[in-house]
Amino acid sequence: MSDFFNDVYEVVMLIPKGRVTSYGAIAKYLGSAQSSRLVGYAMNAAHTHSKKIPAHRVVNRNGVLTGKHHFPSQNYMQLKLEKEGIKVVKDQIVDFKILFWDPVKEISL
DNA sequence: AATGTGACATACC
DNA sequence: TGGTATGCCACAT
Repeated sequence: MSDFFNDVYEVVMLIPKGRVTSYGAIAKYLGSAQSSRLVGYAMNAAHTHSKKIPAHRVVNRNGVLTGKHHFPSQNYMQLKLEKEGIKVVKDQIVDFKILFWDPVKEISL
């Protein structure tokens, strides 16, 4: 349970449906705000794990679906988000800051 | 053990 | 406004 990746996956799986978060927020929650890249890296390795990681709910700080190229289909990410009620235009989440789910504020107890 | 890597974030030209 | 450069650090090879 001391795996950095495992923590990332756990947080990502805790993201409420219809909400999104950023790599940096997760990194910050894990105590490694400067390791936001590791979060993305974790997502990259997510498929190597057996767990289901809703990586489509994780975007960069701009609310842009930067990692959509890593999904089975480039449309998969946006499609999945829209299916949850999230509007995506030009690969960018609409009202991102409203839909933004900050684990630090939501989980941190 | 050492080097390379990256789905970010920030700073600078 | 946008492309380039650098920091960052755990994982992969």
